[in-house]
Amino acid sequence: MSAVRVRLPAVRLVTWNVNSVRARLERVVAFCERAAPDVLALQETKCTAEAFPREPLEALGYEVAAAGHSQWNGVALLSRVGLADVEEGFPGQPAWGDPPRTEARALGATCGGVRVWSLYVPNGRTLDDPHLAYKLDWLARLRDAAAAWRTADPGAAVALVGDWNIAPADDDVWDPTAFVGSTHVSPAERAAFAAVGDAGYREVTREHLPEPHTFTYWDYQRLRFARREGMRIDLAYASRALADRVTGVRVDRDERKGKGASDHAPVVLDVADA
DNA sequence: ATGGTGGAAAGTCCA
Repeated sequence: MSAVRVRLPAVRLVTWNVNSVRARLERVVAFCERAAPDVLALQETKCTAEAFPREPLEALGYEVAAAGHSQWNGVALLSRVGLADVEEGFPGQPAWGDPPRTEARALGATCGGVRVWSLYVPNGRTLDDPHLAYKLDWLARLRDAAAAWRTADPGAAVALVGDWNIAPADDDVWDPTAFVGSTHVSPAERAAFAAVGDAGYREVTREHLPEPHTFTYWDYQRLRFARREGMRIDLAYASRALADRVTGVRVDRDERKGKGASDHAPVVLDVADA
């Protein structure tokens, strides 16, 4: 007699700021065929849930959950290992705008035993813009929610993936002197990012890709990609139980090449079964 | 050179 034990499947989890899923649909389909993600967390889909192009992705075997507005933001989760308990927004997520509303920047679902959150952290714009205060508050509230998830189930596999709009270290930008006085690198933003880790998560892209100048984003302007002038801002926090199962991470730089690319590359995480 | 590119209620805003 052996005890019944539920095995968790291996999962290939990808996060990608796609910068409009409709403008990029052919690339998304091709990427899914090429990279074979089990779970694909998208950010900046730039469309409503109704306008989200479900059919071509469902035809590839994915279940689809999407949240969005007509024009900006927007997050989605595609999964072929189950998509349960979909949650729009995290508990305590701050609102923005006039009138204030909770933006489509966070979408959670349980996929293959992993609680996955597709996150699009507010940009911040400039250091003196109210949007930066919103960004810091958003991250502080996310930290609180993430801490509560760990407390509720310390052994849970939780992934907080997406576009964090923060370069945590100076080596995460091509030239720190070019960013003096800018957002994405300020001590306040970096502290807010680190605080999420302190709530019980490990940033697994850096664990597996420690090389300086491992970038995930390159501005469209000024030939930034060709000049290899990018930023590492697409990151993945994993709870300990999940982080211990990550066997590899890669940035799909090829996806940034050619006509019609997003300005972000997909980040691919391989998670072993358990 | 205050430029450049790209995507979205179509006129600007956002990144």
